[in-house]
Amino acid sequence: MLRVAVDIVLFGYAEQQLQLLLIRRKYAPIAWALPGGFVLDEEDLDTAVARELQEEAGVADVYLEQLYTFGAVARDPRRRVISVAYYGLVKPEKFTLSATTDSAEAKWFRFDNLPELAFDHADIIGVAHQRLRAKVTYQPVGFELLPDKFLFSDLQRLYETLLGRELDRRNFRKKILSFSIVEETGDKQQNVAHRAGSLFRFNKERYAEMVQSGFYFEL
Amino acid sequence: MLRVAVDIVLFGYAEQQLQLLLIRRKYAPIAWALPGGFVLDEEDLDTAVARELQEEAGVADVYLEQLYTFGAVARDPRRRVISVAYYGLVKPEKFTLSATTDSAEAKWFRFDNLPELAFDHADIIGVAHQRLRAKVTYQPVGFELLPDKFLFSDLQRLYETLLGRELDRRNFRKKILSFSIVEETGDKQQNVAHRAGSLFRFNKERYAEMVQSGFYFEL
DNA sequence: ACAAAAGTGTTACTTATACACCCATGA
DNA sequence: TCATGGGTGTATAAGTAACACTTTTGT
Repeated sequence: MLRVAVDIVLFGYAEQQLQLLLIRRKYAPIAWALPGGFVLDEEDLDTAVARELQEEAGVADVYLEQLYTFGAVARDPRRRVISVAYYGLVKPEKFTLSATTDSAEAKWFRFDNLPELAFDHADIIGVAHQRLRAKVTYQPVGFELLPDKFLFSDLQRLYETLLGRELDRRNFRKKILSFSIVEETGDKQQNVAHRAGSLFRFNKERYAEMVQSGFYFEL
Repeated sequence: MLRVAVDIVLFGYAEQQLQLLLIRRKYAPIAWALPGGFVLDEEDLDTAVARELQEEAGVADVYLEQLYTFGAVARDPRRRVISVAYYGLVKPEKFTLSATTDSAEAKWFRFDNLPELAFDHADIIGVAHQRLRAKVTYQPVGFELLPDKFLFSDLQRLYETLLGRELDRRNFRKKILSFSIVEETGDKQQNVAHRAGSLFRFNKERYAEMVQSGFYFEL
């Protein structure tokens, strides 16, 4: 009998690297996998996603978007499962991961160093990564990934990581400032063996506008 | 019990208007609806889409992309159905519609004059239309919608229809020609009460490259 | 004094926009 | 000859891309 599941690709950014949340499955196949699980008969897809993320990793209150639905007959060799995949961006430091119902463990992995994955989860992650890279060029991304206060160079490194190429410091600063989505907090970096950088924050109102209206970022 | 369906939003372009394919349902609720139906237990999503399009409208060999998965509990009031929606673009004159298994009738409607629709199909169409409009700005669209030979003004009218605003004739021509995706056939329009326009065709190879690499069209 | 990252402007080039007149044809 | 849509170029504005030196701070 055909069943429907959700799977969640949750990206984080820490140690200047893109990170991905995975869980260790308790039941066969015992392997690392995306958090997710079956959709209940009387539950919306969004609800199922939130519930599974809570149950399997102890993560709540995350903004997720639907990614794609994976429905190949053989994607789960045991029985037919159609999976609706979601993806989202978070600041890993905001969450304390906890293993619970169906997972032995939940853990952040560096995106460039993922373990073997169950089912077709590697494919799902590939699609999510592609989507994230596309999103970066037409919507501001960062608010969800960076801490409240950050250096301009942090933001630039994030973009460089996501886009996979280097950006010119002056042009990057000009472009971002021209959108008025970040503003100086007035604070500076402390105890560094070089000139202290200014700490910035996102302007939430402006940021929300930009997310809505689109953006066209190409550096 | 939870079931999975596919629904197909098929756009056409005829009489200088955007068109949409709908079917008249044979069973309750008797109403106009998107072609689509349940996914069989041993059938990929793509296969289900192709089968339903053939069964309900007699349409085959169409390129479709997955749009979004609609999973609200109450979207079908009778039982839980999660629907994976697809959308595509075709030239209506290439198909002869036929009613078959589950549909009393299949018919093209002008997009700006759609009937009442079953279930949440109006929502699905809304999402598809939004997606189509977005696609137009970053990928060439037209090959799928226009006949083999067409006037430059046909192409412009198509874009104007899709984007919902007027475009400058000279700038439009310059831009499109700069991509080398269309070329002159050498033929001209016949029997018109004004200067005959040149007929163009798409350069398929170049077009395929453009679809791949992206495009950024903004007039 | 040196190492390390922060901060800052200008110029050249490319791309987008705005705009108006003549041409060919059939009725 | 008139009505209709086809065809064409240029000037200006805006945006993007390339590029290097000085500042601050801790060791």
